[in-house]
Amino acid sequence: MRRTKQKEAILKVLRGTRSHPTADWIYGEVKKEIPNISLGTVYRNLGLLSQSGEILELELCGTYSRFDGRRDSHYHFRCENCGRVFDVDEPVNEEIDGRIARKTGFRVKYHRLEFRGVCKECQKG
Amino acid sequence: MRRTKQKEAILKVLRGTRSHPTADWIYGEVKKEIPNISLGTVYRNLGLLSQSGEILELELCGTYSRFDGRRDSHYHFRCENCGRVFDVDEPVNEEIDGRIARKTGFRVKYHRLEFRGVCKECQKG
DNA sequence: TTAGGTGCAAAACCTTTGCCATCCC
DNA sequence: GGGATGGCAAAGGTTTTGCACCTAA
Repeated sequence: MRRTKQKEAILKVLRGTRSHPTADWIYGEVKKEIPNISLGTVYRNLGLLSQSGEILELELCGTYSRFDGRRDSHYHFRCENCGRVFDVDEPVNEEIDGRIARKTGFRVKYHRLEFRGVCKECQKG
Repeated sequence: MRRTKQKEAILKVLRGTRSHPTADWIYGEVKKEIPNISLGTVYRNLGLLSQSGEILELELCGTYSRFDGRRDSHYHFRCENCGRVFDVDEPVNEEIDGRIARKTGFRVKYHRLEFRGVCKECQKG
Protein backbone atom coordinates (compact mmCIF):
# COMPACT_ATOMS: atom_id res chain seq x y z
CA MET A 1 0.00 0.00 0.00
CA ARG A 2 1.48 3.28 -1.14
CA ARG A 3 1.84 6.21 1.21
CA THR A 4 0.09 9.35 0.05
CA LYS A 5 -0.81 12.60 1.71
CA GLN A 6 -4.51 11.81 1.31
CA LYS A 7 -4.07 8.54 3.17
CA GLU A 8 -2.00 10.23 5.88
CA ALA A 9 -4.60 12.92 6.34
CA ILE A 10 -7.44 10.44 6.64
CA LEU A 11 -5.51 8.40 9.16
CA LYS A 12 -4.66 11.50 11.15
CA VAL A 13 -8.30 12.51 11.36
CA LEU A 14 -9.31 9.03 12.40
CA ARG A 15 -6.66 8.70 15.05
CA GLY A 16 -7.46 12.13 16.39
CA THR A 17 -11.08 11.50 17.25
CA ARG A 18 -12.98 9.11 19.43
CA SER A 19 -16.25 9.72 17.69
CA HIS A 20 -16.40 6.76 15.28
CA PRO A 21 -17.10 8.98 12.32
CA THR A 22 -18.80 8.20 9.06
CA ALA A 23 -17.02 8.40 5.74
CA ASP A 24 -18.76 11.63 4.98
CA TRP A 25 -17.68 13.30 8.22
CA ILE A 26 -14.11 12.21 7.61
CA TYR A 27 -14.39 13.67 4.13
CA GLY A 28 -15.41 17.00 5.61
CA GLU A 29 -12.50 17.05 8.03
CA VAL A 30 -9.88 16.05 5.51
CA LYS A 31 -11.23 18.64 3.10
CA LYS A 32 -10.02 21.35 5.50
CA GLU A 33 -6.50 20.24 4.80
CA ILE A 34 -6.82 19.01 1.23
CA PRO A 35 -9.70 21.03 -0.20
CA ASN A 36 -9.95 19.21 -3.47
CA ILE A 37 -9.91 15.66 -2.15
CA SER A 38 -12.85 13.63 -3.38
CA LEU A 39 -15.27 11.48 -1.49
CA GLY A 40 -14.36 8.56 -3.70
CA THR A 41 -10.78 8.79 -2.52
CA VAL A 42 -11.92 8.77 1.08
CA TYR A 43 -13.91 5.63 0.50
CA ARG A 44 -11.10 3.95 -1.36
CA ASN A 45 -8.61 4.73 1.36
CA LEU A 46 -10.92 3.70 4.16
CA GLY A 47 -11.28 0.43 2.35
CA LEU A 48 -7.55 -0.01 1.97
CA LEU A 49 -6.85 0.94 5.57
CA SER A 50 -9.42 -1.34 7.05
CA GLN A 51 -8.31 -4.14 4.79
CA SER A 52 -4.77 -3.79 6.05
CA GLY A 53 -5.99 -3.71 9.63
CA GLU A 54 -4.90 -0.16 10.37
CA ILE A 55 -8.43 0.91 11.14
CA LEU A 56 -11.63 -0.86 11.98
CA GLU A 57 -14.83 -0.71 10.03
CA LEU A 58 -17.69 -1.02 12.49
CA GLU A 59 -20.64 -3.19 11.67
CA LEU A 60 -19.76 -4.19 8.20
CA CYS A 61 -23.29 -5.07 7.24
CA GLY A 62 -22.67 -6.59 3.96
CA THR A 63 -24.59 -3.92 2.13
CA TYR A 64 -28.09 -4.53 3.32
CA SER A 65 -29.99 -5.12 6.50
CA ARG A 66 -30.91 -8.58 7.62
CA PHE A 67 -33.90 -9.51 9.71
CA ASP A 68 -34.58 -12.16 12.28
CA GLY A 69 -38.01 -13.50 13.16
CA ARG A 70 -36.97 -14.88 16.56
CA ARG A 71 -38.08 -12.86 19.49
CA ASP A 72 -35.87 -14.31 22.18
CA SER A 73 -32.46 -12.85 22.72
CA HIS A 74 -29.65 -14.81 21.12
CA TYR A 75 -26.27 -14.40 19.50
CA HIS A 76 -25.08 -14.65 15.92
CA PHE A 77 -22.20 -15.88 13.86
CA ARG A 78 -21.44 -14.25 10.53
CA CYS A 79 -19.33 -16.04 7.96
CA GLU A 80 -16.90 -13.59 6.43
CA ASN A 81 -16.64 -15.71 3.34
CA CYS A 82 -20.22 -16.43 2.29
CA GLY A 83 -21.90 -13.71 4.33
CA ARG A 84 -24.45 -16.02 5.91
CA VAL A 85 -25.60 -15.42 9.45
CA PHE A 86 -26.19 -18.28 11.88
CA ASP A 87 -27.76 -18.40 15.32
CA VAL A 88 -25.37 -19.36 18.08
CA ASP A 89 -26.63 -21.51 20.88
CA GLU A 90 -24.87 -19.82 23.77
CA PRO A 91 -26.63 -18.60 26.90
CA VAL A 92 -27.14 -14.86 26.92
CA ASN A 93 -25.14 -13.01 29.52
CA GLU A 94 -27.84 -11.33 31.56
CA GLU A 95 -25.75 -9.43 34.04
CA ILE A 96 -23.33 -7.64 31.77
CA ASP A 97 -25.79 -4.90 30.77
CA GLY A 98 -26.20 -3.82 34.37
CA ARG A 99 -22.48 -3.77 34.92
CA ILE A 100 -21.88 -1.56 31.89
CA ALA A 101 -24.74 0.72 32.90
CA ARG A 102 -23.23 1.24 36.35
CA LYS A 103 -19.82 1.80 34.86
CA THR A 104 -20.80 4.27 32.14
CA GLY A 105 -23.94 5.99 33.35
CA PHE A 106 -25.66 5.04 30.10
CA ARG A 107 -29.01 3.33 30.11
CA VAL A 108 -28.27 -0.09 28.64
CA LYS A 109 -31.26 -1.89 27.18
CA TYR A 110 -29.55 -4.91 25.68
CA HIS A 111 -26.49 -5.98 23.80
CA ARG A 112 -25.68 -7.52 20.47
CA LEU A 113 -22.96 -10.12 20.22
CA GLU A 114 -21.75 -11.37 16.89
CA PHE A 115 -18.94 -13.78 16.18
CA ARG A 116 -17.02 -13.56 12.96
CA GLY A 117 -15.06 -16.14 11.10
CA VAL A 118 -15.52 -18.94 8.58
CA CYS A 119 -18.43 -21.34 8.67
CA LYS A 120 -18.07 -25.09 8.42
CA GLU A 121 -19.08 -25.28 4.81
CA CYS A 122 -16.69 -22.58 3.67
CA GLN A 123 -13.80 -24.26 5.45
CA LYS A 124 -14.09 -27.21 3.11
CA GLY A 125 -13.41 -25.14 0.02
CA MET B 1 -50.33 -1.11 14.26
CA ARG B 2 -53.01 -2.37 11.93
CA ARG B 3 -53.21 -6.00 10.92
CA THR B 4 -53.01 -6.54 7.19
CA LYS B 5 -52.51 -9.56 5.02
CA GLN B 6 -49.23 -8.11 3.77
CA LYS B 7 -47.91 -7.80 7.30
CA GLU B 8 -49.10 -11.30 8.18
CA ALA B 9 -47.42 -12.75 5.13
CA ILE B 10 -44.13 -11.03 5.88
CA LEU B 11 -44.21 -12.23 9.44
CA LYS B 12 -45.02 -15.77 8.33
CA VAL B 13 -42.05 -15.84 5.99
CA LEU B 14 -39.78 -14.47 8.65
CA ARG B 15 -40.93 -16.89 11.30
CA GLY B 16 -40.61 -19.78 8.91
CA THR B 17 -36.93 -19.42 8.17
CA ARG B 18 -33.77 -19.42 10.13
CA SER B 19 -31.76 -17.78 7.40
CA HIS B 20 -31.80 -14.13 8.53
CA PRO B 21 -32.99 -12.92 5.17
CA THR B 22 -32.62 -9.56 3.52
CA ALA B 23 -35.58 -7.36 2.66
CA ASP B 24 -35.26 -8.29 -0.95
CA TRP B 25 -35.37 -12.04 -0.28
CA ILE B 26 -38.42 -11.59 1.91
CA TYR B 27 -40.00 -9.61 -0.89
CA GLY B 28 -39.43 -12.50 -3.27
CA GLU B 29 -40.99 -15.01 -0.89
CA VAL B 30 -44.02 -12.92 -0.04
CA LYS B 31 -44.57 -12.25 -3.73
CA LYS B 32 -45.39 -15.94 -4.17
CA GLU B 33 -48.44 -15.40 -2.04
CA ILE B 34 -49.27 -11.78 -2.83
CA PRO B 35 -47.92 -11.28 -6.33
CA ASN B 36 -48.54 -7.57 -6.52
CA ILE B 37 -47.05 -6.61 -3.18
CA SER B 38 -44.45 -3.89 -3.50
CA LEU B 39 -40.95 -3.72 -2.12
CA GLY B 40 -41.84 -0.44 -0.46
CA THR B 41 -44.51 -2.20 1.55
CA VAL B 42 -42.05 -4.85 2.63
CA TYR B 43 -39.66 -2.20 3.87
CA ARG B 44 -42.40 -0.28 5.61
CA ASN B 45 -43.64 -3.36 7.39
CA LEU B 46 -40.21 -4.55 8.38
CA GLY B 47 -39.73 -1.15 9.92
CA LEU B 48 -43.00 -1.31 11.80
CA LEU B 49 -42.43 -4.86 12.98
CA SER B 50 -38.94 -4.26 14.22
CA GLN B 51 -40.02 -1.06 15.89
CA SER B 52 -42.71 -2.91 17.78
CA GLY B 53 -40.26 -5.62 18.76
CA GLU B 54 -41.90 -8.42 16.83
CA ILE B 55 -38.82 -8.99 14.75
CA LEU B 56 -35.21 -8.05 15.02
CA GLU B 57 -33.26 -5.98 12.58
CA LEU B 58 -29.69 -7.18 12.64
CA GLU B 59 -26.93 -4.65 12.54
CA LEU B 60 -28.98 -1.57 12.31
CA CYS B 61 -26.09 0.55 11.16
CA GLY B 62 -27.80 3.78 10.95
CA THR B 63 -27.45 3.76 7.21
CA TYR B 64 -23.80 4.20 6.74
CA SER B 65 -20.60 2.62 7.91
CA ARG B 66 -18.60 4.01 10.78
CA PHE B 67 -14.88 3.74 11.24
CA ASP B 68 -12.65 3.47 14.25
CA GLY B 69 -9.01 4.43 14.37
CA ARG B 70 -8.23 2.19 17.34
CA ARG B 71 -6.51 -1.03 16.55
CA ASP B 72 -6.95 -2.88 19.79
CA SER B 73 -10.02 -4.98 20.33
CA HIS B 74 -12.76 -3.27 22.32
CA TYR B 75 -16.50 -3.03 22.70
CA HIS B 76 -19.01 -0.37 21.74
CA PHE B 77 -22.14 1.30 22.96
CA ARG B 78 -24.58 2.79 20.50
CA CYS B 79 -27.11 5.37 21.60
CA GLU B 80 -30.47 4.58 20.03
CA ASN B 81 -31.51 8.18 20.36
CA CYS B 82 -28.67 10.20 18.87
CA GLY B 83 -26.94 7.39 17.01
CA ARG B 84 -23.51 8.08 18.44
CA VAL B 85 -21.12 5.24 19.11
CA PHE B 86 -18.93 5.15 22.20
CA ASP B 87 -16.09 2.91 23.26
CA VAL B 88 -16.79 0.77 26.28
CA ASP B 89 -14.02 0.14 28.73
CA GLU B 90 -14.71 -3.50 29.47
CA PRO B 91 -12.09 -6.22 29.20
CA VAL B 92 -12.48 -8.32 26.10
CA ASN B 93 -13.54 -11.89 26.74
CA GLU B 94 -10.68 -13.84 25.21
CA GLU B 95 -11.90 -17.35 25.79
CA ILE B 96 -15.38 -17.19 24.40
CA ASP B 97 -14.27 -17.46 20.75
CA GLY B 98 -12.62 -20.79 21.42
CA ARG B 99 -15.65 -22.10 23.21
CA ILE B 100 -17.95 -21.16 20.34
CA ALA B 101 -15.54 -22.64 17.84
CA ARG B 102 -15.52 -25.97 19.66
CA LYS B 103 -19.27 -25.95 19.99
CA THR B 104 -20.12 -25.05 16.40
CA GLY B 105 -17.23 -26.27 14.30
CA PHE B 106 -16.89 -22.81 12.79
CA ARG B 107 -13.56 -21.04 12.70
CA VAL B 108 -14.07 -18.06 14.98
CA LYS B 109 -11.67 -15.18 14.42
CA TYR B 110 -13.13 -12.62 16.79
CA HIS B 111 -16.37 -11.21 18.05
CA ARG B 112 -18.15 -7.91 18.03
CA LEU B 113 -20.06 -6.83 21.12
CA GLU B 114 -22.26 -3.79 21.05
CA PHE B 115 -24.47 -2.46 23.81
CA ARG B 116 -27.59 -0.50 22.96
CA GLY B 117 -29.50 2.04 24.96
CA VAL B 118 -29.53 5.73 25.74
CA CYS B 119 -26.40 7.74 26.41
CA LYS B 120 -25.97 10.04 29.36
CA GLU B 121 -26.58 13.20 27.40
CA CYS B 122 -29.76 11.97 25.80
CA GLN B 123 -31.15 10.91 29.16
CA LYS B 124 -31.25 14.54 30.24
CA GLY B 125 -33.61 15.58 27.48
C1' DT C 1 -65.91 7.15 8.95
C1' DT C 2 -61.07 7.64 9.01
C1' DA C 3 -56.46 6.99 10.29
C1' DG C 4 -53.33 3.89 8.83
C1' DG C 5 -51.75 0.84 4.97
C1' DT C 6 -50.83 -0.31 -0.03
C1' DG C 7 -48.82 0.08 -4.88
C1' DC C 8 -46.27 2.38 -7.88
C1' DA C 9 -42.67 5.09 -9.26
C1' DA C 10 -39.51 8.52 -8.44
C1' DA C 11 -36.20 10.29 -5.28
C1' DA C 12 -32.69 9.99 -1.91
C1' DC C 13 -28.71 8.04 -0.22
C1' DC C 14 -24.47 5.91 0.53
C1' DT C 15 -20.95 3.54 -1.88
C1' DT C 16 -18.52 1.82 -5.86
C1' DT C 17 -16.40 2.29 -10.39
C1' DG C 18 -14.49 3.83 -14.93
C1' DC C 19 -11.47 6.83 -16.98
C1' DC C 20 -7.64 9.41 -17.39
C1' DA C 21 -4.22 12.38 -15.26
C1' DT C 22 -0.79 12.29 -11.63
C1' DC C 23 2.44 10.80 -8.32
C1' DC C 24 5.31 7.66 -5.65
C1' DC C 25 8.79 3.98 -5.60
C1' DG D 1 8.87 4.09 -16.32
C1' DG D 2 5.09 1.88 -14.58
C1' DG D 3 1.92 0.54 -11.48
C1' DA D 4 -0.68 2.43 -7.71
C1' DT D 5 -3.61 6.59 -6.55
C1' DG D 6 -6.37 10.62 -7.01
C1' DG D 7 -10.21 13.51 -8.88
C1' DC D 8 -14.41 13.73 -11.08
C1' DA D 9 -18.62 12.20 -12.38
C1' DA D 10 -21.65 8.70 -13.51
C1' DA D 11 -23.48 4.30 -12.23
C1' DG D 12 -25.19 0.97 -8.82
C1' DG D 13 -28.07 -0.82 -5.44
C1' DT D 14 -30.64 -0.43 -1.22
C1' DT D 15 -33.97 2.12 1.24
C1' DT D 16 -37.25 5.92 1.67
C1' DT D 17 -41.06 8.81 0.23
C1' DG D 18 -44.99 11.27 -2.15
C1' DC D 19 -49.34 10.52 -3.77
C1' DA D 20 -53.71 8.67 -4.77
C1' DC D 21 -56.34 4.80 -3.79
C1' DC D 22 -57.83 1.21 -0.34
C1' DT D 23 -59.25 -1.07 3.98
C1' DA D 24 -59.20 -2.61 8.64
C1' DA D 25 -61.15 -1.14 12.93
